[in-house]
Order: sequence, then C-alpha cells, then structure tokens
Amino acid sequence: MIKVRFAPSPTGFLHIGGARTCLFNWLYAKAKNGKFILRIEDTDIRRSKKEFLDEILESIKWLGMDWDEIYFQSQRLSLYKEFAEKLLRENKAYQEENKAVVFKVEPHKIKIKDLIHGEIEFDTSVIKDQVLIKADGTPTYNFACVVDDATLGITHVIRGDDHISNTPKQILLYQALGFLSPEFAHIPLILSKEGGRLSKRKGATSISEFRQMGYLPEALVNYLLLLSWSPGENRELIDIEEAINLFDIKDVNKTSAVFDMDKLNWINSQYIRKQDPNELVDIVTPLLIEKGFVKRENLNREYILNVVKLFQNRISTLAEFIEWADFFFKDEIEPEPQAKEKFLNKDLSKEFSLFLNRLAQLKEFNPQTIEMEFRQLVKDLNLEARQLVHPVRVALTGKTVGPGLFELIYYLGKERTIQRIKKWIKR
RNA sequence: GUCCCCAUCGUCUAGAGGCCUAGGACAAGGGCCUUUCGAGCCCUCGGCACCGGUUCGAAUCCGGUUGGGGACGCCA
Repeated sequence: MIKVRFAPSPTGFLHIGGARTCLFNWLYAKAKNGKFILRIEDTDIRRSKKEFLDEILESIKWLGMDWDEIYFQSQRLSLYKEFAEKLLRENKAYQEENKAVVFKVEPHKIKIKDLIHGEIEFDTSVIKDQVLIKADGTPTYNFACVVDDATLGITHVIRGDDHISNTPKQILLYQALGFLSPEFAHIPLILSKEGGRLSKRKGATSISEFRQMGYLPEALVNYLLLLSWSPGENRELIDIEEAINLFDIKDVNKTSAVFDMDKLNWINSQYIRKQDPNELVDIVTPLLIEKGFVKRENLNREYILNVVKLFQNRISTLAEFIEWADFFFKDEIEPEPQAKEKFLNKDLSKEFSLFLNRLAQLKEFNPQTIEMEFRQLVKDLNLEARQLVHPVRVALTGKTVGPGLFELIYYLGKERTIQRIKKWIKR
C-alpha cells in the first residue's frame, strides 16, 4: 500500500509552498487509496513553537485535508540514537569529541530515480561527511528523515525541489542502514513574481493570512492544484473530488511556477459566486464584527444575507466585500474625493428634494416601485437616468460603483436613504 | 566557487516527431450592454530563449550557449 507523508517543522506558519506539498501528498494518497501521514519535525527545540504547530494543523484542516497518523520526531529521539549507534558499531560513522556522530561519506556515483524528473546523477565525492547526531543529542534533518521514512514504511517521498540535493545523502544512509529506498518525487518550487522564493517580503504567504483575507479554502486548493499540474481539457475550475480521480504524481511538471495573485483572485471570485450565500454570511460575519460594522450580541443575519447577495457576483475576496459594502454598515458615510468631485460637484438640491418627496410618498417600498418612481421623476425633469443615478449613488454609498441602485436603496431602507440624500440639499 | 534542477504568450498551462500558420485561463487593451462598475458578453494583443545537430519532417529527440531557480549548516 502507498504511504506518503508531509513533514512540516513547527518553526513558522504553514505557507503556500508547504501547503501545496501537503496537498500533493494528500492527493496522491487519496488517489491511490493509500495512507497520508503527518510528521512533525520538531527536533530544533529552540525554534519549534506550539503556536506554529497549532497553526499548521489548523491550516491543513481548513484546506480540507486530514491525516491517518501523526508522529513527532521529538518523541522518537531514542530511535535515532539506536540507529546512530548501529552505524558507529559498524564503523560507518565516527564520534567527535563533543559527542556528535558523523557519517562517513564514501565516494560513489548515485543515480536517483525521480518520478517527476527521471534519473538524476550525483557524485558523492563532493559531499562532506554528514553529522547524524548533534552534540546536544538531537538528530540532524537528513538522519531523522531517513530513519523515520524507513521505519514508518513511507513508500513515496513527495517533497519540494529544494530537497533534490539532500537525496543522495539520504540514499547513502538508506544503504548504510540496510533499508530499501522509497520512491522520490520532487515537485517544483513556487516562486514569487519578483523571482526567487516566495517570502513575507513578497506578499502574503501563510495560509492563515489568506484565510483572513477572505479566500475560500476550496478556491485556494483549486489554485494550488493548477500550479505545476493540470487536469487537462483546458479546465481551470476543478473540485477536490474530481482532482483525486485525475491526479497522478507522474503528471506533475518539472517547471517552477510563479504565484499569481490575479489568477487566485479570479478563481476565488468563481467560488464565491457558487457558494451558498448563507455560508458566506458565516464567513463574513466575523470580519464585520472585527471591523466594528456589526455587534456580536446584536446580529441581523437576514440583513447581512441580503447585502451579501447584492455583492456576491461582483467581488473576488471577502475582504473586498467589507471594503465595498461598508456603507451598508456605517451610520455616516464620507464620499470618496474623486466620486464627490465627479458627481456631486454641482447643486442638485431641487432634484434630490423631488426624489425624496416621491420616495416618502411611496405606498409600497421595494426595488420595482423605487425604480418606477425614479424613472418617472427623471422623465418629468427631462433628464437622462444616468444624470441622476450617479449623484444619488455617490450620496448613498460614497462610491461610483456598486450594486444596482434600486436594490441598494431598498436594502438601505427609506430612512437612511432620505437622511443621506438630505445632506446634499441646500436650503 | 562547486554540485544539481529547469526553460511554450507578462503569469499559470495544453502539447509526449507530422493533428501546431501552437490551444485554453488570468492579466492587459478595445468594443458592446446597462442605472454605475472593478460585474456580464464579444474581440484583440502576445509565446515554443538562442545556436548547432538527428530526421523527409521538431515546440516535441540530442549537444552546447544563455537565462532563471535550488543546494552546499551540529536549520529543516
């Protein structure tokens, strides 16, 4: 049976690159009906933090992945020592004065069979002797990795390209320990637009940040899937179940991919449109609370739902929703300078007054009646609809763009509409 | 510096010798629609890095050049 693993170290948040490695491992396990193992590489005691571990696990779950088993290297220290002692006894390693155990690297030509890259050749004579156990008794990465992958029965090691040069060192260890090597698959790295690795400096990279910015996990997963892999048939949108059916690690391509926020945004917008608006309310409500737009103890779910529906087809992130729909939640609005300059630069007191009068007299207040009344007024004033639509929109929302004006007025309510327009009537 | 990986539109990709005067998506530009638009619809722009081979035929195979990336820790 196929057994794969994702091995994060809790010295930082789960970032885009790690998430994709995790995803490809998980996907491969699902596709092949195998097992997916999580191994926490927490041997660097100084840098490993509980908060990072929690964040990593939470992010993996948020993305929709689960694991069959979880191991902590910090709990397997005696195992590594055992194997180090074995190598010492067999004279394949030696000990330094400071107790560190060092592996003797013999000159060999090593051929790696990589599922993605094909054959890669190394000459180990350029590799120095490798520390196995540090002076403080903890194992080094390569050693712990090999001991764990071998004893845990990992059949396929799927990891980032940056580990290619670790592979010959590890193969030497498999051989010295008498283990069979697993299959290797090195997936390409995700680069930033500026070139080089993705980093904090070059934009948001942690999964939790994307979560906070209002990306949907399904959308993020879909985007990650499209980096170095393709479902074929010119498809861009694919859900995880379908991906499981189509995915094979052999189809992952060798070229590194540049992370493109624009495309992520587009995919996210597609998922927002498909999403049940009620679920969007669940996601957006905490953001509204955080912003102080609504109060936790006094939630009007119905109202939020209506506003969400108004924006669902025109936003690409939920953070954008907060930004664009703010006027539905604020008492006072201040028009954007450019909007004011463009549409409220002349006196419209007469037109506004007439509009308010007619609004006030409406027997039934709904988008249809509002529109009818509005169009009648425009006709009576001998104006183009747009000549009044824009100023009213800016007065009500502060913005030049947004949902349809009449729906917007309806959900804003008669009171607030009148109050906001009145501000622009001079007497 | 040494070793390794990679190379199709700006970006993500389809393409496994003739189906390719290279297809799709995002972005960009233009147009249409409309009460606005950053929404929708339509159109356009734009690429096989370069040089040599192999072959009747190469984006696809081989070699080199250039460019990009990664690794060389008692970090993982």
